[in-house]
Amino acid sequence: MASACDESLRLFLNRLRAHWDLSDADCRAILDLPTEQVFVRARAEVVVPGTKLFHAVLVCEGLVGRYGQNPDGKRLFTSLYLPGEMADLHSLVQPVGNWAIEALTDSILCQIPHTAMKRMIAHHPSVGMALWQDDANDWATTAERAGVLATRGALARLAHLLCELFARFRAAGLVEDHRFELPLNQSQLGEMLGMSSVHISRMLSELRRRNAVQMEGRTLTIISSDTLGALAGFEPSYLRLRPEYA
Amino acid sequence: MASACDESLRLFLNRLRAHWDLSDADCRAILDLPTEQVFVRARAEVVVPGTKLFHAVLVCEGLVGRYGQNPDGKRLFTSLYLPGEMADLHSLVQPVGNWAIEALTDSILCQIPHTAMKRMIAHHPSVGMALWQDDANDWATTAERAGVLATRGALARLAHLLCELFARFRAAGLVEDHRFELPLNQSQLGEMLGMSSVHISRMLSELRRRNAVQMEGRTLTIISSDTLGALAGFEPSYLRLRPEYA
DNA sequence: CGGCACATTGACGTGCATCAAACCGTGTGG
DNA sequence: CCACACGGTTTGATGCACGTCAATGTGCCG
Repeated sequence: MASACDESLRLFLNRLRAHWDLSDADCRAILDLPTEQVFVRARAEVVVPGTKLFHAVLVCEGLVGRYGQNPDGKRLFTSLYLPGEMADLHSLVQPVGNWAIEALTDSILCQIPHTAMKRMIAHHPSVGMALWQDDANDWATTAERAGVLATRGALARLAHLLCELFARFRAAGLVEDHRFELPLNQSQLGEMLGMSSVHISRMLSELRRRNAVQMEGRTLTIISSDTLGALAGFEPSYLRLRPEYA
Repeated sequence: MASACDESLRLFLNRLRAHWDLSDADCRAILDLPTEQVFVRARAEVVVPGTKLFHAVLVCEGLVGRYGQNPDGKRLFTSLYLPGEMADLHSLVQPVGNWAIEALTDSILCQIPHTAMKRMIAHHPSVGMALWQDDANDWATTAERAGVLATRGALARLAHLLCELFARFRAAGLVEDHRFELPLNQSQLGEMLGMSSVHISRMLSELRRRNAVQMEGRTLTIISSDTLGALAGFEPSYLRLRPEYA
C-alpha cells in the first residue's frame, strides 16, 4: 500500500543526497519512515496557523503553498512545494507557527509523524543535518524572492517567478518541451508577488508580446528562457539544483 | 581570554534553551566550543557571497545584517543580528550561499569553526535540533517581513520594523525606559524595507507627528507602542520571544 | 439557456521613486 | 576662529508604476 508515498520518499531522499552525504543505513531509515497517505482538494487548508503539528507533510502529487496573512486579510505566498518536497519540514523544530499551508490543486500528500522522524534523527544524526539543509533551501528561496519583490518592478518580478517555476518544474521532471502545466491563476500569481491580479494580466500579456512566453489554457510555454531570464535578472544558483538542470 | 565570546555564548545558549530542551552535557558542550574573537568596522563585509565558509559567526557586540543583492546593485537586508545571536547559523549546512553579511556598526564577533560544531552535534544530536530551531527562527522573521513588505504601505512597513526592533532590542536588554540606540541611518532603513531614503524620512516624520516615536540623534524613543503597533498591525508571536518580553 | 470563475481592457487616482535644492552637525585644515 | 567639505536629513516638484473600480469578453458547467 501507499506506493505514492514510497515513490515520493524516494524523490525526497534524492533531494537530500544531492546536498548531503548519507550512509546506506541513513537512507534505509528514511525509506522506512511510516507514512500516511492523504488526499486534499484544491484550496483546502493543510496547516492552520497557530495549531500544533504532529507530522510533516511530503507532497506526492499536486502543488501546495505556504503563505502568511496580515490583519487586513491580504496574503503573500512565500513558498511553493512540488512533488518530492517537504511542505513544512521546519514544523519538526517549530511545531506551531503563524504561517498557513494550503493545497493549490487537488493533491496527494503523505504525512510523516514527528515522533518517528525524531527517533530516526536520534539514531542517524546526519539525517538531521540533511533535513536542516533541505529546510534552509526552502527558506533561502523565500529570501531570494523577498529580495526580488522589494527591489524590482512588476515585469521583472513576474519574469523571475516564472523562471524559478520553470527551473523547479523541470528539475521535478514536469516539463516537456519547454512546456508545463502552471496550476496558478492570475490572482494566485498576484498573491505570490504582492501585486493585483489585473496587473498580473497586463504583465503576462507584455511577456507574450515580447515573445518570452506563451499560454494556452493552463499550460505555459517558455519560448525564450534567455529573454525571460534577462528581464528577470535570474540567477538560479540559489535553488541549488543539480548541475544538469542549472 | 575571549571573555566577550564566553558571555555571548552564554546568551546564545539561553536563546536555545528557551525553545529546546537541552541536557547539562549538551549545554556544557556548547559553552566549551572553541571561539575566536574578531573586531570589524562598520560597513565591513563579514561574508562575501559565493565564498565557502568554515566558521559560524556569533555577534558579541554591535549590529550585523544579511542582505541579498540583485544585478543592478540594489540591496535588501533580510535579517539583522543582535548580540547573542548567530549571524549565519545555516552556513553550517549550506557553507556557500549568495547572500552577504556586513557589519552595520563597529562590532565584536566571535567565530566558531564548523568542524567543532559538527563534532559536537554528532555527540549531542539534540543540540543539532536546537540549532536548526534557532535558524528557523531567523528565517521565519525574514518571511514575516517579506509578507509585510509585499502587502502593506510604507507607513505600516516602517512601523512594523520599528516594532520588531523595539521588541528584539528589549529582549536583548538594550532598551532603557522605552529608548534605545538605533544604529541605522535612513538609507539603511530604506534597504531593510525596499523603499527610498527620502520616503523613509517622510514616514518617520509622520510617525513623530502622530506621537508614536521620537528621535534625538541616534536614539529612538517609542512614545506609544500601542499606536505604533496598531499602525503596523504588529503581532509579535513570530519572534518567539520569552513571554516576559511579549 | 443562464450562471460562474476567470481573463482582459480602459479610465482614474495615488503612493512612492526620482531629481534637486536647502539645511544641519561634525570634522578638517588654513 | 572661520572656511569648507561631507554625510545625513529635510522639503518641494514632477512623473510614473501601480492599485482600484468597472465593464466586457470568454470558456465551462449545470
